[in-house]
Amino acid sequence: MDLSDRKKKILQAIIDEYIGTAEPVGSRAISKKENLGLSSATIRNEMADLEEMGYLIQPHTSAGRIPSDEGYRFYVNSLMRDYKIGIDAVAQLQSMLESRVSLLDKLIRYAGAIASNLTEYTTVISAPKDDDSEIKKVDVVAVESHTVMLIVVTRRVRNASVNVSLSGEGCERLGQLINKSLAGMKPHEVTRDTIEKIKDGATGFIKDSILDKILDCLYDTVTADAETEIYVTNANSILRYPEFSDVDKARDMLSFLDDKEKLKKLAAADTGEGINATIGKENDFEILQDSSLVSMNYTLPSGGAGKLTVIGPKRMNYSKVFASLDLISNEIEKLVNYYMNGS
Amino acid sequence: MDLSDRKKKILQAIIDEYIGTAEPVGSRAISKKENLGLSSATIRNEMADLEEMGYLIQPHTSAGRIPSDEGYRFYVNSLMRDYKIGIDAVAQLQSMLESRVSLLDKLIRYAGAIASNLTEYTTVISAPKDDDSEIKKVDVVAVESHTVMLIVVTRRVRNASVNVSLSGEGCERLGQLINKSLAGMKPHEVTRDTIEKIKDGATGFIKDSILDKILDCLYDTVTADAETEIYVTNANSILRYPEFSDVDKARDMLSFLDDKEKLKKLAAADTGEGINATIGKENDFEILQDSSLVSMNYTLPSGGAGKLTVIGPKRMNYSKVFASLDLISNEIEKLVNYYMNGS
DNA sequence: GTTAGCACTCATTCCCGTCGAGTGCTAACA
DNA sequence: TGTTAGCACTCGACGGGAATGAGTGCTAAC
Repeated sequence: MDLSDRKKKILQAIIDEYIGTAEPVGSRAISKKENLGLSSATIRNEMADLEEMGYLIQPHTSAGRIPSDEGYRFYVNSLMRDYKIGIDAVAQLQSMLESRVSLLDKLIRYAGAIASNLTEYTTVISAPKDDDSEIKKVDVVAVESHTVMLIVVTRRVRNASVNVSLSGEGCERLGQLINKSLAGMKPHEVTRDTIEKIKDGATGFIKDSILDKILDCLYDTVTADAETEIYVTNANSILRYPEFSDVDKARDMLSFLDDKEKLKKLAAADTGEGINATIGKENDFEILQDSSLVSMNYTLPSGGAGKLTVIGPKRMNYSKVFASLDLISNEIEKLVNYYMNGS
Repeated sequence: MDLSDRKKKILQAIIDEYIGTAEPVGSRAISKKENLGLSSATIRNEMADLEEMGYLIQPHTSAGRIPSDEGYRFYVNSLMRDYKIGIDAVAQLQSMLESRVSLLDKLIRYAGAIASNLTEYTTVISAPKDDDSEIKKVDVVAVESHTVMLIVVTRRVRNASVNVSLSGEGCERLGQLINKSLAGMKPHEVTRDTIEKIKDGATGFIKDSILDKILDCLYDTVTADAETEIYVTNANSILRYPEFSDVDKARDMLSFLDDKEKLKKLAAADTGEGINATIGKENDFEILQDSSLVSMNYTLPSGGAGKLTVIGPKRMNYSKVFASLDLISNEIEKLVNYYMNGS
């Protein structure tokens, strides 16, 4: 890392330029940016050095230079300028957040949309599992004739339905029984035994066959591994970048962004504290080798944890993305504290 | 419509061929399909006639012909062969449906996915509004400290949350009051007055400011115009077709498929009874001028209505799509009847 | 250490000839 | 009268240079 100040400035200028244009950057272009009063020949020498050191790549002999993964890495670590988010955007963000007096779960989903709005890149956000939040209530409601709906309230609301007939009164009584057993438990603590006990209590006033169906469904609903939810916003934005002007590449990426399983793995990856970038080959997924991610882990006061990830081309506007995530995390933290503590 | 049998056969052969290849079809290709023992010269004469009549288009002098919108229309109305859906696909569909013992609402969403699976095109399905289904139950549950969740059960489950503190007991009592007033009403019948009456009953045991917040939220949730839900499946499939090898076109189409407002208009358009195609310029939306839709309206026994639409290139496999929708509609009708009547 | 100058490289663009698929027309045939 | 063989013609696709120009590396002079 023994880069002279001049080399740093040149590298920075090259990457800044390349982020804007996606075209290889030539020595003349840099020399004309004048702030450093050097001729193109001098810049060329420095560029040759930077290439030798691994920070730049020359696509072919007579082309300019583009940053290597290492170049971007150095840029993100040491060179990136501070990005000032417009006061308008901040105000907009705040008003968006205020208008959404809502459940944490919805807030999270919304945060992904906001991040995408601010950065103009695709975002992926994972909502925490909720098997750590206790069961507040279970409802049994007869809806259409022949259908009974089960509603399990934890931090979220899950619902399922069973196709049996049960009177309103039957629902009521069964609901009370279920609540007596389950309320206060955490979903993963519920076992077959717990359910069996409910059955014992209910046998008598509900036909066994019906009871079985309902309780089976209840068990499934409660224990269905409270999946990490994944929300993707603005996936189509990738089509704006020349990196994806090839339809096949675009399709591959969009398929990836549709694949919840892969995205869960992505969200589960360790990206350390705070806001961090993973650049090109640093990514585990083959398909992300030419892209970069900027990820931010978050934890809710209630204990859940998740991750917000911005996905873009390697030449993404890192400083803007970092600043945006920082802003969002601050604003939301304020909001969450306000809701939790009332101040 | 005074097309000779021979012209019909030729037109049919051309469209069948073009649907498979997306390349202009030449006279020789058709003549070699031998079933009609004609030379390419004769075919050429017929093709020239068909072009003059408006059923075919010649992209340029020395190219073959492609079908015009009118050509497709004639094909769909009179020429299309019956498509036999593989027995495997039928079995698969049935097992998929069986394994999803579930709420109608989910079933609808699922139907869209199945249609997309069978046809390999993008599908858009609209779920009926539910403001015609009565309120079965309203729940008031304290979840996190400082958050009260409202759950309104109609045919669907809607939920919202308010950031106030209310004891479990308070929730319970308020819930009972609300249910006494709202249960059995239809969402659109609920007025400010209805809510005011609840308030009168509850004043006393809940602080006014808290009560106001909760009831405001309740009113919003109940009357929020029970939106027509729209589900899009397999939007990325368009990227498979040469019609969308241009990234800009693909992006425009994907944006369209992301735009719920436009899709609602699409779902609201009148497409008549049963299964119908709208081809190219027959579509109202600019962006669909080079695509075709096949739409099927459905009504639920409970009264709600919606539409399942398959979107693909104009040269889509109409017969397969028609057959698929027909199959789905039959299977689901069976299923719905079974659930409603128990047989 | 910096820079001007110059030869060199190589992707891009454009031109142009060739190829071939496919047509329309005409004349001959059944 | 309908069908077909034959032929000239059209025009997009493909491929090989030539010209262009952006950008480089190297050298020599400052």
